[in-house]
Amino acid sequence: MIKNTRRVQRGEASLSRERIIEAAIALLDGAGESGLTFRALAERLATGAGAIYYHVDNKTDLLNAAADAIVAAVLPAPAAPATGDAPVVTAPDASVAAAADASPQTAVRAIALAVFDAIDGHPWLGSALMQAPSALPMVRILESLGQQIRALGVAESAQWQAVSALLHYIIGVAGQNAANAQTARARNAVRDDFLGAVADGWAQLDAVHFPFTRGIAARLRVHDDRADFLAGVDYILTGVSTAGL
Amino acid sequence: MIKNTRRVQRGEASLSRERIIEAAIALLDGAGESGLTFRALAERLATGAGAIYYHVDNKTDLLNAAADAIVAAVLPAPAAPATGDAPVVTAPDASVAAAADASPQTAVRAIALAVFDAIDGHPWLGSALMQAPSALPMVRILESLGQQIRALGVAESAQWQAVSALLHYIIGVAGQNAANAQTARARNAVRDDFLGAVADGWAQLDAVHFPFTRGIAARLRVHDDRADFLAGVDYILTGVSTAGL
DNA sequence: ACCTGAACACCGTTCAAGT
DNA sequence: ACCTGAACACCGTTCAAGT
Repeated sequence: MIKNTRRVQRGEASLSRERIIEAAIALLDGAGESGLTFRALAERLATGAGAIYYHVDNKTDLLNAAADAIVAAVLPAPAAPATGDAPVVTAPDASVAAAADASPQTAVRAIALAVFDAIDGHPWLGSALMQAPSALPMVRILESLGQQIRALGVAESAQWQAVSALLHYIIGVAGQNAANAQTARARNAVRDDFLGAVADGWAQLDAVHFPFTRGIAARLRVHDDRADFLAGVDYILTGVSTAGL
Repeated sequence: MIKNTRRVQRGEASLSRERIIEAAIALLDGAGESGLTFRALAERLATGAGAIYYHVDNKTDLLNAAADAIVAAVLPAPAAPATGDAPVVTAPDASVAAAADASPQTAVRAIALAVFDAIDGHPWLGSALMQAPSALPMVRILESLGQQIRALGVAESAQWQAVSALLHYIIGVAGQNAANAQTARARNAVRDDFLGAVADGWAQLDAVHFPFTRGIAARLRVHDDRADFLAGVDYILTGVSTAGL
């Protein structure tokens, strides 16, 4: 009687950090932030919960690794992969890399949009980046932006503030869009319907205390997240150029 | 034999939404985001966990109410308190209200700093605002900023994008500083020591792939969060003025 | 109407025991 | 070296039962 040891089967590799990260991303994409559980992960990987800890420090480590896999795939690698567990996800398209010979402003916009779109596709990434402002994925974005800010000719003494403002803005928008997506998901609503409901709430606010919010409610209903996001990037780029060169 | 019913004692009012929010803030300030627990809350209020649910929908509701109490106290009320549960916290100082007769730019900076300082004092507020981008506390900030953007003379068609960029930036920085504070707390380190460790890590990065980040590490060690934050606000204000008037 | 507190259905993490 | 899976110490939330 032939007994297959479970671990070595056709194609299915044994448990590894890489396979765990892959499964974590699948869980996060499929069921949102709350879908990532060591028990769900163990079931999907056909192993015990404890085994995962042999390859991963803890949940924070796992979430950071998942985030880094996405960010590394989406940003132009500075030259070559910097860490061992980078290419779990295949790069969707090389649009950012293609912008290498464009103006620094164009390149900054491309980086910003790459991050924005990545989070649009993986809302959990927004909270992950927000929670770990110093981890490797953030450093990747910082580095990409920084190289362009240098190319822009910003004085060295102003580079930190310029990059810092861009980075905080990009991650800030990302985090809030992620939160919106998460809230919409929790209510089993589509994002647009959810924002429509928010707009309804704003329109009904007290006219004496909230005149501006009431007036702007209609715009919330028809706004374009991506365009608004880019407008903010351009505000900052304009401000940086005016102040810093 | 005299038996005191526990509920009505000298000064100690019976359980109410207001007392619950007050206790929640104390817990959050004292022990961070993870310190807010229905069991800890019940103990502090000398009641059962279930009783709290009689006055509060769930944990999200409670967190939003706590956040709103702080934000409402810190921002200039548009005219008069808009909700019932506003003044749980007494306003620390009326610096923002005093800026009413200054220029719109100055007023925007004052609002931004008020939010920044509130989150500096209550790091959990950053994540709370980030998690609930449509709740009342955010609307308060939106309204305050919006009124100043109007006063600035921004064309109506551009007002949404201008306010949206400012709001996202302010809350984004807030959220990330909150995350830094939380991480530092989790490691039992002071914020500055934590950032110092991050800077050390940056300085040791691979020079080929991370030239910018390596170069900027020294600045991270000596930077001033508040000044950097304000620089970002000014970038956006400059951009808005250049593009929108 | 308001409160009690046990119970339910989960978590992340650890660890003795196996192979 | 790597994996198992029960156990531990928690969570938020519910709900029958009390006053």
